[in-house]
Formats: sequence, structure tokens, C-alpha cells
Amino acid sequence: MKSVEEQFEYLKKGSVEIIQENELKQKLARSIKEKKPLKVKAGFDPTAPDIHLGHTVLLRKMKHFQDLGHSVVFLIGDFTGLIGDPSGRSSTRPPMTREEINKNAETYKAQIFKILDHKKTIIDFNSRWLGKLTSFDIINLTAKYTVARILERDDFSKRLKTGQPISTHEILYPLMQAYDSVALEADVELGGTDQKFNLLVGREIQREFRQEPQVVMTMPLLEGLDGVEKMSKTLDNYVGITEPPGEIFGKIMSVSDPLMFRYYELLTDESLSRIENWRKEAKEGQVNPKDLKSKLARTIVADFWGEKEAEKAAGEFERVFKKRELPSEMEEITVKPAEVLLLDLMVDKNIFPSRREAKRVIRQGGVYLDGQRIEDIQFKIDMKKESEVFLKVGKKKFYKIKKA
RNA sequence: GGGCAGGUACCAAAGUGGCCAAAUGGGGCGGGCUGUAAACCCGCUGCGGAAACGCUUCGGAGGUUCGAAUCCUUCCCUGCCCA
Repeated sequence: MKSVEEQFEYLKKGSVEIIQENELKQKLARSIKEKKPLKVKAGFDPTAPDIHLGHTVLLRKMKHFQDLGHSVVFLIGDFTGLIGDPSGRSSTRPPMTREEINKNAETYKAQIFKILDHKKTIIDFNSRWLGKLTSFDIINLTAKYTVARILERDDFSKRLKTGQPISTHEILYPLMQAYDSVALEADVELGGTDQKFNLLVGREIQREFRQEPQVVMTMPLLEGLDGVEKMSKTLDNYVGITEPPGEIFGKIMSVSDPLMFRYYELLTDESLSRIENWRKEAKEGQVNPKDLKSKLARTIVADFWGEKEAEKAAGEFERVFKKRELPSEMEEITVKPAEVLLLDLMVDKNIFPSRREAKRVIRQGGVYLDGQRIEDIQFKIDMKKESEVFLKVGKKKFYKIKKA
């Protein structure tokens, strides 16, 4: 088993803040002495079970704890999900059914073990204890914290200042999450930096329940593909880990150079010094940033799909976007052997949501048939004569039109 | 309970009887440049129509008017102040 210092260094890497560092060391020391793994908690929202790269920053840290033999609880906030974490602008959510929650939990399971160790992961639901609290218990819990302290939370105070609504149940969220730590007797809680407040309330509430407060460890929030907002599904700036290799590859290739280095830092095991070196080389023109980006994209694809797929995605990318050849696989559209308006065809096959939009894109020169730009919205395609035609829409959409 | 200010398109926000399918910014989409980079530049961005034009939209419902996002009634929602 590794020493306290070794463990501590391994765990600290990549984190933004550890509150308190010496408490973590003490806990680690005790864990070694008593041969008792630490209980590490991280909560996840049950409503969005699509794991994206943003989540993997946290999952990778959970994995680090597992590597050191600690016990990790992947907590699905099915009860708190009813409230919806007020971090960010989300408002009240419709209650989820048991089936939906279970289904989402299964989806989680299918994804997280691409990173986490199956054997060392406990999956739990906070409805297990929160659902049993009586109104008496809840009042008791709320009595342990003051409104002023809850409202200290950055986004609450901001909303208050800007006149945004805050519903009463939302201020319960931090307390509920804190109670999770009590119920689990968590030694450590992991979360993004946006979770800092909630995690700290956990410490306070644990004290109130006469438990040793958990160590709070925050991880950086990964910026989304736009490089500004944090990666999230609602902003559609994410890379889902179950997306097809080509898709992941393409998305990574489209990020800006500064963001590329950030991704190297947070999503790969490359050392900081090596990344720094690349940054310098790219700046001085010794390395083409594109090659670094391609390497990054390959690494990330390989994490979720394996080397072989990563290689394939890279080759495909070169072919389609550098050599401007057709992708090796594309969506097939079958059409009856008749003469039809291309416009009609594209709307029928749901390539566009409305005829107006389809017309717009044609007029703006975004539609190609067999490499030939089509600008006439009246263009007819004669599937009596053709057997196979390649349709390109915008930069990224390719279709193979076949005769039925 | 009383008073005041608000609710406009994906988001923010202007518009207070016709010139409003609704300024502007962001986002999105298409094009150009490129490394499918980013940044930048140009265009588009309710629906139907080749077009002319038509249709539906400004919290909900109803009304006034030749004509309503704009005026009135009522209901719902939000913020602030007072109690």
C-alpha cells in the first residue's frame, strides 16, 4: 500500500481545492492504519444520464481513489433530482417515475464503467434515506442551518440581486445533499467547483450530526466545445462518451487551440510538463497544432472505443475533411424510382425541419449532389435514371440516396 | 392584505394603435478564409408559396377598433416596497 504522502499527491493532481488538506492526510493515515478504505462520495443527477467529457473529469478522480483501494459511492440523486440543483439556471423539474429513474440508472451503469472499476463502485440512490425522512425530520434538518448562510451561495445571491425567482424548495437542496453525506458517513465528497457550496454544507451538517466532517475536493469544470460555457447537454456544447468515434473525433478537432491544451490537462494522463512543452512548440511553430489536436482526439476516442476505432476515426477524418473525399459510411436514403424535387425529398427524409429552411440552405449554397452545388430550389432529381447519388448538406452531413 | 414594476421569438432585450413577422445583441444555420481550428468576414434565422402574397405569433381568455404586441376587462405568473 502506498504511503500517505504518495496517496495524497496522486489524489491532489488536477484538483482545484481540497478542504482541508491536512484532514485528508489524517484520514488517509487512519485508513492505512485500520486497513479501512475511505468512503468517497460523488453525486449525479438522475435526469441526464448521458455522460459527457465534463463528467469524466470527476469520474477520473473517482478512479484515482479506487486505484488506491478506496471505496467509491456513485450516488444517483433521484430524490434531490425532484428539486433540480439550483446551480445554474434550472428551475423546477417534473417528478420522475421510478421506472425512468431506474432506466437512467442503467444508462449510467453502462457508461461509467468505461472509467470506473466495476468491483469497487457502489451505486446508491439518495431516495433510499431522503424518501424516509418525515416532515418532522426535515424541519429538524432545516433548523440546523440559517437562511442567511444558504443565501450566501453565489447563485442564490445573484438571483436575489437580479430579481430572479428562488423557490423555497430550492434552498433545501444544499441541505438534502448535505444529509446524503450524513447518511453515507462520507469521508470525502467530490464535485465540480460549482458544487463547492453544497459540499461545504455537507461538512457543517455532518458536524451537527456528530460526525467527522468530510473532506471536500473540487475538480475543475470542463469548458464545452465553445470554450466559454461549461460543458453541458443543455448548451449542446458537449461530447458524449457514447457518441460514435467519428463524432467524438470531429468534435474534438473543432475546438480552439487554447481549449485543446485544457482538454489535454483535464482529460488525459499526459504530464503537465509535457503539455507545457507542446504549448511552447506550437507557439514557436515547431509543431502543427492540428497534429496535436488530432493526437488528443485519438486519445479520447481510444478511451471509450479502443485504439482500433480511434485509428479508424482519424483516418476517416483525414479522408473526408482534408482530402475532401466521401466518408466510408453514410446514412442511406431510399427513394422510389421517380422524378422528385430535391427540396421535397430532403424535407420528407427529415434532413430539414421545414421547407423554408431547406430552401434557405439550398439558396445559400449548402447543398451538393455528387459534388455539384445545387442552388436551384426547383432542382429535380430523377431516380429513374440514377441508382445512387451522394448528397452533402452543409459541411458535415452526408447521405447516400438509393433507388428503392 | 395594500401599493408599484414587469411577462415579447432559442436566450437577453427594444417596441406602447397601422410604417411590426416585430429593432439590436447573443446563439444557431449556410457560405468565405483555414488546420472541418479558433478569431474574422458575408448572408440567413416563424410557417406555406417560384414569386406576388397569404397564414399563425408578443403570458392565457375575452372585448374595443376598419386595424391591437400596443387600449379595456379578467385570470395566471415574476420581482420590489409596505403590512
